[in-house]
Amino acid sequence: MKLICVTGPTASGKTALSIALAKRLGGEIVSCDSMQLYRGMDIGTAKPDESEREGIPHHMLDVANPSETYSAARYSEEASRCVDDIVSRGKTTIVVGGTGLYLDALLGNISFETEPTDEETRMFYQSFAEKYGGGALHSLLLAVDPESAGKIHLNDIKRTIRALEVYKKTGKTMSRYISEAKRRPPRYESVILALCPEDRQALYDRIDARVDVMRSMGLEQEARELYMREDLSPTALQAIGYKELFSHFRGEISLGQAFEDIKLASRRYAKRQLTWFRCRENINWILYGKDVNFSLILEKAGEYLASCDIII
RNA sequence: GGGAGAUUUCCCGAGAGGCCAAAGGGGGCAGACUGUAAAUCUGUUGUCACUGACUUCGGUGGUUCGAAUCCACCAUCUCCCA
Repeated sequence: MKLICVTGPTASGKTALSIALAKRLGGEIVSCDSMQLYRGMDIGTAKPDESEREGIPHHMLDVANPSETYSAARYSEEASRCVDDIVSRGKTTIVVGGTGLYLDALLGNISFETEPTDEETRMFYQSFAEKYGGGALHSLLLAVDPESAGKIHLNDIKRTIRALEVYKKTGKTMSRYISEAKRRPPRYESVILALCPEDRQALYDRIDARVDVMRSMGLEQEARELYMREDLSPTALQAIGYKELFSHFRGEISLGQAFEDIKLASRRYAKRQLTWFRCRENINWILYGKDVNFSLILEKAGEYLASCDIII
């Protein structure tokens, strides 16, 4: 049974479509969202609440405390366990979310056999970069893994460090891990549906409107509760909708400015998501105009699925 | 009514006679992405017949071989004394 994946930029309507599909297919949903998996981060991540879920079982939501660092590798492991469980029960799996890397990780296009991160090694290279510059760090990589070095920009210190770290810990180059992973077949067969308004401005308008809704739903209060904890992991701390409000709580910007920043960050995020998904060839795009109704989207989704022998 | 200052490319903002299509930042657009990915990084951003040409720096006119930069007047805005 193929996995049905529903993706697309933020605020494009993934949740609604996924639930409609799940209802029709008697399926279960596996979230593929790097922030919705945190407990206590509900409004700002647009996590569907109980009534929105309409009784459909959802997995990979609320699986980590905001104090925990999360990663694509961990997601790959935990989410695949959910999928296997659903499959073993003979149900259809619908993967929903906009975190492209996590989706690749789940579908098996990426290998995480590489060593986990090692803080000590990272600190070493980080301070090396600070002392001698990103260029010097990069040439370190060039010496051991020229292929990766060729693909990683000199200023991209994070990626340079990771590539160096992998080599130092395993003796094997990052580029070799990648090419090996590419040779393997994907872990799951899948059909990928991507939603997006065909007009960019319409997408941005949707995002702005949704942020306004989040505000009226009490995002500020939710963010304040997280702010009080003071133990947020670096991953949770990155979440759009929270970090801007934290900045306001610290007295750096006004409340109004914080919400403007949230809108802007969300729009920029949506654009990056589009860049990630646009170059993929196995994605079925469901583009819709400003006047769409949901049944039209559902109908289009049904057509794509039917071409893969999935009848909704 | 009198005095001081401002007006720059989508926005903020540098510029102070040629090296200015004009620094820098923001935003936009595009791209990359293998253990922080809602993160991180990169390119591009006046027009065109694009290694060159053309039109820009509130408006008009002037000085000069040459002006975003100097002068005059006009317009708008800010501030100060009334």
